[in-house]
Amino acid sequence: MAYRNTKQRKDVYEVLKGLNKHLTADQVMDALTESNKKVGLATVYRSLNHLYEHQKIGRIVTHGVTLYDGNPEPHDHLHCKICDKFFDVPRINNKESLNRIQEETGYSIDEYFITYEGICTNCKEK
Amino acid sequence: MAYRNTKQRKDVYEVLKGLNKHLTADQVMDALTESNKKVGLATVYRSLNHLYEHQKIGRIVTHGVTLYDGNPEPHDHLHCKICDKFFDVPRINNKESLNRIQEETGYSIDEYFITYEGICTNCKEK
DNA sequence: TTGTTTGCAAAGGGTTTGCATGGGT
DNA sequence: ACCCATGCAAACCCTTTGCAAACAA
Repeated sequence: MAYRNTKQRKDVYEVLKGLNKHLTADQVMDALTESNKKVGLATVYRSLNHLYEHQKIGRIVTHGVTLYDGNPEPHDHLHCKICDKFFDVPRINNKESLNRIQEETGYSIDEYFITYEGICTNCKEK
Repeated sequence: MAYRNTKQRKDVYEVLKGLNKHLTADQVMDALTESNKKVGLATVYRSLNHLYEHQKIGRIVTHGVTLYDGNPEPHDHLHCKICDKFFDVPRINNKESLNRIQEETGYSIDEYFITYEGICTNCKEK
């Protein structure tokens, strides 16, 4: 089970670490290319999966797109239906609702993900 | 934008209507085949998208798969990490939070989807 | 050395699209 | 008759995989 700290894995992690954004695997790839770091796309995917499985990064799946996240703090997303981009949305804390749902349904809830559908500030201006 | 009520569209809808389950497009296809209804797979996809866009059915987009849902009423979902199935969760309306987010961020929010991660009642018993 | 990881390209799966034909209204 | 919907297959997108070479430990 021992894993190796390879240059590529570090490079992939560096892209996400401390970044307050969520990136697709493709965007991670682009960031690496721009920094003149040569990493194969398959390796980017493998590294992201590896890092996620070892809980170094977060992962969020929305609308068929997988977003990777160097910052583990919970937050939600707005999907803009005009420009098709995703934006961070602060998380509203409503423990009461969560408790109520668990009581009503009998399910155990560990976490949740919210995707808002709407229009971002930039597209609203146009 | 007038649309037509074709035999195929009706057949696809019949599969999901009143069904208390979430099906993939492929499973809908299988159900049609078993009922001796001949519909092309592309038409199944197009019908599902059409029905979803006209708010006749619901939809869950997850990692890799899209699930369709005969229940068009807004509701949320629990994804059970044990049995990997999805279950309906009643929606708790929190207009205040929604308004607050819109004010804080400047985004316009039309709707939202929540996916809870946890364990369903059935798996908890084991 | 040893077993993990890489890179490339090819395969994979789920979904969409192009185009000619069919069929509601 | 109009023109939206269908069927088929090919195209598509994102992600994973097979395999030989490279490389941490």
